[in-house]
Amino acid sequence: MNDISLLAYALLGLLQQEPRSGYDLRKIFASTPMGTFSDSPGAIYPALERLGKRGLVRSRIEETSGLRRRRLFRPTAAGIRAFKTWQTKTIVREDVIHSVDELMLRFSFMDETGSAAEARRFLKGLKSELGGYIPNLRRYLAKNSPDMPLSGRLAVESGIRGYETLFRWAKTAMSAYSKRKRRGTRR
Amino acid sequence: MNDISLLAYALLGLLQQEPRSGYDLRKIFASTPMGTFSDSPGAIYPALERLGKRGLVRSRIEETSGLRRRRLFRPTAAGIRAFKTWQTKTIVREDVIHSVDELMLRFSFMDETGSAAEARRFLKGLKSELGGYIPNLRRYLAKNSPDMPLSGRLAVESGIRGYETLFRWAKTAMSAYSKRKRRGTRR
DNA sequence: TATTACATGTAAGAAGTTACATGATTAG
DNA sequence: CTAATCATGTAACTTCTTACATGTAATA
Repeated sequence: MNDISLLAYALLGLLQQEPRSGYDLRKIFASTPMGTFSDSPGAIYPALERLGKRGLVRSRIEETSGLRRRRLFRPTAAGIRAFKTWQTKTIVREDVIHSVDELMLRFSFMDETGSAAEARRFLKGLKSELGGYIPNLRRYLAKNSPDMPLSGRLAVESGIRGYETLFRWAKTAMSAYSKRKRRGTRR
Repeated sequence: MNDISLLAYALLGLLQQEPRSGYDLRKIFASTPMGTFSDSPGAIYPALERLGKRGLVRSRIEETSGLRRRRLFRPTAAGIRAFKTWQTKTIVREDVIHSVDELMLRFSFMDETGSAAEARRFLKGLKSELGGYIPNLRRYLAKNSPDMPLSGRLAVESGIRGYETLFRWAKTAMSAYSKRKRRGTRR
């Protein structure tokens, strides 16, 4: 009942940056690294409609333009709350196994909708879960290697290396936040 | 009409290793790194049913067991053909942007259902597409960095590092196949 | 005797895909 | 005049999720 799709959270995050139309959002998905999301109108317009029905966004028709009417969306207070709740959830093992994309989406909006302390808490949690999970994968591979074909072993190795890279990234990200804190700068 | 879901391809690949029941397949998804797929009965049994209707797998009831009856599935000739066609498709830019998981699934069965030459061809294609795409991402980040918040920059950086890791993996995988070729060994 | 593991399935609903439909304005 | 870009939407279909339903055998 109260579950919101990943796409819907992405929309909610982007709308917190500035009010945008469905078309604006489609363009972002079509032309930036956020392009992991679908830019199809059949995904975006119904998703905005649903967010509206749940009271998480509201919209008004922009009238100034000479082109066809644009409908500009912005999050409501409830929408901002829902986003924040999602963004600051505790990271669990399940997240690193099945939802790394979701974790990165949460993090990518951290500066705009959260505090530096929340970013650091997020990175700490991520490091902790990865630190617990990676050895499991290594153990699995060591144990089952003899029975696996080369391609299977390599595929698992690829997954592990991806997690290791993420772990190292979390460390550098953490130190970037520490540096910023010491210098007291923004951006 | 003739599109087959990723889950269905995973099932088809596993059934080529040996005949298995729906429950066997669920256990694999529940307890191995293939666990990125859902182990829910509501996903697997209907998927097997669909594969059956399309003539890609056939099943028979195993009678020897004392437990509740098991239905064992195995791919048909058409199923093996469909899998192979999918597995050896040319890798395009779109694949590295939206379907890295699918690429790894294709590769993971390469030794069992394809030849070493196909594995090498796959890795060559992957390297080539990544080699073309990664600089795009780097350029995007360099250009847009000034306007992005720290968390946004770091999120993009994480994605790039993931692709770079995959690129390095493809090189080591390639050399693993070269080594095996020289030695003439298997496994 | 109660729980766990084995084992297969269905039903309702959510959300995405592809394809289609519509319409205005500007650039060539 | 034609194509491209801006802009919003709908409909049919597919597939997955969650939850329920059923039943057997072994184990604690």
